[in-house]
Amino acid sequence: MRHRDETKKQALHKATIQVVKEEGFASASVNKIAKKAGVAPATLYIYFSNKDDLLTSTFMVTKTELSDYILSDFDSAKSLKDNVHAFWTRLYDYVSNYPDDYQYIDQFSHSPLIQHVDTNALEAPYQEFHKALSDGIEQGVLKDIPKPMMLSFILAPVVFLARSRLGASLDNSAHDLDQAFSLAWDAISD
Amino acid sequence: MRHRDETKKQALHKATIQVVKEEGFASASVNKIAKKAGVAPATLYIYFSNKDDLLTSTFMVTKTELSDYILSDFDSAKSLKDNVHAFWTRLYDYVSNYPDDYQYIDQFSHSPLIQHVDTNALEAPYQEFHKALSDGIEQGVLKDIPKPMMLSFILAPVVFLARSRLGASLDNSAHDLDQAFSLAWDAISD
Amino acid sequence: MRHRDETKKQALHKATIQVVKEEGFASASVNKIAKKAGVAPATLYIYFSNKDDLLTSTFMVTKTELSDYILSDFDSAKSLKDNVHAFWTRLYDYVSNYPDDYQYIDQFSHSPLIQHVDTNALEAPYQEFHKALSDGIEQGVLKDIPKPMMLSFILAPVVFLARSRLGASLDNSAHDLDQAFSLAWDAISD
Amino acid sequence: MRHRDETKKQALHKATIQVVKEEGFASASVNKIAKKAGVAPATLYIYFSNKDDLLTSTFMVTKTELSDYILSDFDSAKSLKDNVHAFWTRLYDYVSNYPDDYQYIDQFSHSPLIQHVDTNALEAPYQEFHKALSDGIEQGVLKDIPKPMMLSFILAPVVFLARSRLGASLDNSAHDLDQAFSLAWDAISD
DNA sequence: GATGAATGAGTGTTCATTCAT
DNA sequence: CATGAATGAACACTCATTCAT
Repeated sequence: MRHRDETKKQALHKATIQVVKEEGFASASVNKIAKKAGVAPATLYIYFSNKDDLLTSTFMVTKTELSDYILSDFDSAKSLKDNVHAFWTRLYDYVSNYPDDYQYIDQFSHSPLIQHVDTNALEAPYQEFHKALSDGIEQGVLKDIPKPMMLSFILAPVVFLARSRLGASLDNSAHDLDQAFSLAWDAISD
Repeated sequence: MRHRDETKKQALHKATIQVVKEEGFASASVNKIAKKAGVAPATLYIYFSNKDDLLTSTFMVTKTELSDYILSDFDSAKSLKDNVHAFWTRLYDYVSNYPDDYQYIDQFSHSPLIQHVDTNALEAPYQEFHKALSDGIEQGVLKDIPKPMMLSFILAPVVFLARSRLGASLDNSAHDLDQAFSLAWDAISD
Repeated sequence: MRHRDETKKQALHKATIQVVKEEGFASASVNKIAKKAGVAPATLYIYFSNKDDLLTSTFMVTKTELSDYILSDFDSAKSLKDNVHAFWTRLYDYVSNYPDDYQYIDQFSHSPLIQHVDTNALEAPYQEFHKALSDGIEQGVLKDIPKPMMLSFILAPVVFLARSRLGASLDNSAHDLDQAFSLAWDAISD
Repeated sequence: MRHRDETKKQALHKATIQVVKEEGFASASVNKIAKKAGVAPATLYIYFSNKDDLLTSTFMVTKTELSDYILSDFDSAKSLKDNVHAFWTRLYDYVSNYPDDYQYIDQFSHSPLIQHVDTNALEAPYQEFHKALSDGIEQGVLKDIPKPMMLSFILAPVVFLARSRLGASLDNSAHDLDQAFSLAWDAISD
């Protein structure tokens, strides 16, 4: 027998993201994805049980890559502000460097499929970071506001900027980014 | 194109939003939309040139309803903070009261179709509000930061909150909303 | 609009029987059926909700044609033996003259689909005939044996003969048929 | 073709019958059959040249098991009536005890594949029994009617009873069975 | 001998759109 | 103006079979 080719699974994940980028989530068909991955449509069903499984699996893998990327600079020895800054910067970098991957995560998150994934599992890697935020609140460094709201101030602006076409004009501008981070930090810090 | 029976066009717009809500953007077919609107599929093509036209038209109309709703309390005689507060509140109300309409705007905005709409035209109603912000910067009330970044701090949190399931826990909580607005205002004001 | 074409539904029924005859029940695909009926595969779904519906509907219609054909000579004024003889003869004629229709009924009856049809409804036309048999038992003309067993003696031989390739050698032989009927009648009559 | 591992071939035969029972003749795929037999789909092609070969081979083997079973009590020393009675009883037992096997024979016999099997070979085991019937005719014990017609009276009722759902009510009823045999015997005997 | 990976051809079904009325 | 019938193209998916190991 031929041995199962793990690269083929990866190729299908990448092809999925590519096709979704080019055709949109709604028009991404298994035929197009298979062709882009260089395999027969039927082969897809060896590695994934159906289209939803392919889309969901691609989401999980990509979302994990994202958290790995974002949290790689996290260091509990660093100050809270440094950690938040690193978090913020890495997120911006990811969205800038891997726009297709980020767009895929975004589109999947807004699709009905999101309701079938175990979101708790995907939140797990962020545990330490959440802990650091909680500590910050306890120590009076951060305002005592609901965590989701705090996160919305940290996350939303960078995503908004990176996503919008207007964001293009901010590319590579370290100053603007620092300014944005300052705004966010001022908003949440006491 | 002008047609006598404007009612039918509206029905199709509403049906589009309904079906997208129930089936998702990807699974919203013209047959289902027509049936939901109570007309024959062929009738749809009297009012719209094709499916894309229907979807885009629905987006434009809904987006205009949104701006009308949001800006209805704007009053150039009021203070800047009051206007921003009204803007913020009305947005939150819209997302809360018309979740289907907002979801449709959201989904359409993330689809490839968005590239074919004249975004300038949709921004027009916000002209006065933008002017007020510019004045605020000039008068030193607001920080001198790029407008999109400023808007991201105003808009993103409320959208984030309203959209996320976590947002559910904040429903009807005037205190939380005011707190969020304070955060946003603190972030952008000098 | 075009008016719904009832002949098209009939054409699909006939095409179904034809394809099942030529390719077998297992290999009868909607594509082949549609092509044989001279319509696009999609058209089939205007008249039938799915393949099972097409197959089942064809069965019901054909089975009704069969009972109409078989019972057309039934006359409650005639003697029981004459009625049974007419029943027997008509069945043999049907199987001989419409072998494809009969084969379709046969194949469908042996498929899993048969479990989803209301067999009671299909038995309704035979009510009078069953009544006559019951009367015959009461009057001592027929043996007092379970009705299904009695029917098996009436039906099975003619079906068996007509179906088997051996039956071919009996075609058109009025004498053999009469002989077979005599056997059956002797078996069930007192 | 001869192969070492006859066990595997048997397993595939049994699996074929099982899958046909569970899924129907039309939906019995080689993948399902292989899985049920506990072998890889490719292995199947070592023992059988293709799917038709597998189905046909399964038919031949099962049909031979049936004739072995039916004829096991045949004894040329016994009276004709006893032999016919044994034949009849064994058939009923087989259909009752091995409904899946019988159903498979039945379904295969009604499929187009039956046209490719050498039916003469399958009739061979019945030679002695046929001879006995012929002797019975010669000796005036049986009516002088075509053999297939005679067989139809012997076989058809038991099959009809055993197969129909009505037959269920006759289960385990020795009296009913004897009654049915008497009817058949009366029909064919002089 | 035995396997699971791989696939071209096919499955039943839905699609957006056009046509005749 | 409005319709339901009609369809070619596409859909997600399964098939029997072959291939490389």
